[in-house]
Amino acid sequence: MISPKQVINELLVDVFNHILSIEADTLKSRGVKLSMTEVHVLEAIRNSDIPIMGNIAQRLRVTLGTLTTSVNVLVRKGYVYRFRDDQDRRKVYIKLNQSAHDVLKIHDEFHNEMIDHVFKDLEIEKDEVLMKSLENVSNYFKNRY
Amino acid sequence: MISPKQVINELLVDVFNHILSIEADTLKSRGVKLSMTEVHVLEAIRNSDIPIMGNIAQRLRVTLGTLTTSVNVLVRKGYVYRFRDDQDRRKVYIKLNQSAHDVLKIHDEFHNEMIDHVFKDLEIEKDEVLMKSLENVSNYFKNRY
DNA sequence: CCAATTGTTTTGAACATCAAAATAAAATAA
DNA sequence: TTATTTTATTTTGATGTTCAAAACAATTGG
Repeated sequence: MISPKQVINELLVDVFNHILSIEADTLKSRGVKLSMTEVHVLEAIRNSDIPIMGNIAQRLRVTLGTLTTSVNVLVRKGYVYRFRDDQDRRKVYIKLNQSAHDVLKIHDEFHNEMIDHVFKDLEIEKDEVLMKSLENVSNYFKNRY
Repeated sequence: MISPKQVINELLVDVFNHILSIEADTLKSRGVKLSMTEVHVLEAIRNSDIPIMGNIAQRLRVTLGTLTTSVNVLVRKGYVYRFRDDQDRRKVYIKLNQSAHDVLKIHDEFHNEMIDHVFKDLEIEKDEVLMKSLENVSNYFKNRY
């Protein structure tokens, strides 16, 4: 007999293991030539309040060296560009070009579709419980840092 | 104003993005010398009903070539061993050694701890809603294949 | 101005991954 | 039974991802 805890764990693990490959398939089928890593770099740039290298690397949980190589490729491919802060010339800002925004739009649509499907059959009044659950998940991970 | 849908998406994305690095830290702090990829290969071997190369690769969603190189390393490190099926000599079975089971025990403990924390503050009678939600997530991904 | 701090890039190496070609055994068709 | 096709896996060659440590560069605090 399998416990509810085991069921939940397996579901979570399955989702964690599969979501990236499905996301990759979705982007490929829509003609996006970037890897998931590259798309996630673009996403992190967009979602950073102050999109300098250090902030973006921290958000992605990779070293700055790793991010530098990623950004080099994205600059070469024309998705982003760098510029230095005039006040503090150590800081390098990364900005998205239109092509990056186009890719992120497709990425966003994937996530919207995903969430819509997930919640299609759930009654609205129960969402509060789910939100609480997800908050617990999120807090658990935050507290481990 | 941010919508509940956006909140949920961000939480999910955060969890997906962070869980692997936390898992890696946990294993490292417990003295495990394997990468997360290698641990997940061990997990896929253990969880395959018939642990032959093709089944394991499918479960991991990687090509057979990728799996072959992973298994080569795991054999060299002494975590698994190969043997051919006597009936159908095309088939290669992968079996775990004790050291692999030891690593997976640590891995399992991480997941158990994670689930425990997540559900610590949730009342039992609401679990049904969460289970339904997770089932929806899982079904959504299954139906896309 | 000197030392310490902060921010980033470069370098060198290892790991992860794929597509396509090669190998090998089993199943099927002629 | 031999030839062909299908199934299962490995090898090969290339690219992508990542890190730690060293190097570089600008700012800040005594």
